Amino acid sequence: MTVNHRRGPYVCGIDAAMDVVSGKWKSLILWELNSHGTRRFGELKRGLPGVSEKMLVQHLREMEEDGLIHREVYREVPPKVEYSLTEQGSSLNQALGALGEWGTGRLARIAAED
Amino acid sequence: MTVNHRRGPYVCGIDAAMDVVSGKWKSLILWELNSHGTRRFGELKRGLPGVSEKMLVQHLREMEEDGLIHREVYREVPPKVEYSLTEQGSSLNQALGALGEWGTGRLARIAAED
DNA sequence: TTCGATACTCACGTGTTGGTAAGCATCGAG
DNA sequence: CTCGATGCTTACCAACACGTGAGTATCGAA
Repeated sequence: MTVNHRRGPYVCGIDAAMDVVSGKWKSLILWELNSHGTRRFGELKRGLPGVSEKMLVQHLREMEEDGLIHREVYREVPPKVEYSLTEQGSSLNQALGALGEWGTGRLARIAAED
Repeated sequence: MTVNHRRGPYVCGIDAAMDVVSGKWKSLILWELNSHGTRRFGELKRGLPGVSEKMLVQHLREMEEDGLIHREVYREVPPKVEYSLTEQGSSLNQALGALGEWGTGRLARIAAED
C-alpha cells in the first residue's frame, strides 16, 4: 500500500500521461530540464520560484521512478546532484508541445477579453 | 471569491492548459463528446463508468465556463440537456492527441515489462 | 395516487496535495 | 569551534478533490 500510489488502471493513453504529469510543478520541471539539459537541485529550486523543497524532492523522485528523469549523485562535500531528462522525459516534453501552444492561445484570448 | 477559483497567474501555456484539463474526468468528457458529437447528461454518465453525478455536473459546469463545451437545455418534461464541444474544446482535444499517443506508448512499455 | 424518468442540488466525510518550519550530515573557511 | 553551503527528511496542518447518499421538480403512464 505504500507503493502503487500510481499505475491505476488507465482508461486510455491520456489517462496514463496525465497521471505522470499531474503535480503542481512537474511540467515546469520538465521544461526547465529541457531548456538547460542538466540542472542541480538548487538550480531547479531557484528556477521554480515558489516551489517548496519538499515538493521538489517528491516530484523529482516520482519522475525518476516513472523513468522521465535521470538522477546523478556526485559523492562530494558539499553534496552535488544533477538531474536530466531521459529519452522518455524528452519525448513527453515534445508531446506537451501542442498542449502548450493551445494554452498560450488561451492566455492570449483571456488577455484580449479585458 | 466565489469565482476566480481558476485563472491563477500562469507561468506558461502548459500551466493554462493543465488548469483547464485537470480533473479526474475532464479529458474523458472531452473524448466522449469528440467521439459522439453531442451527448445528453445521462449518456455521458453511462459513458464514463464510475463517475459520480456530482463530479460530472461540476466538471461540465467548469468546462462550460472555460468555453470548452456548449450546454443546450430543452425545456421539456422530463428534462433534456445536450452537451457538445465548442471550437476551443475541439482544438484542445486535438492538442491532447500527442499526449495521448505518448501515454499509449507508455502503457505498451509498462505492459511489456511484465 | 403512486411511480419512473431526467437532470440536477446539497450535506457530509475521507483521502490526497501541497505548504511551513525545523532538523540532519559533511566538509572547508574563518 | 562555529558557520555556511548543499541536498535532503520529517512532522504537522490547511485546503481541496472526490465519492456517497439523500432530496428536488415536473409530467405522463399505470
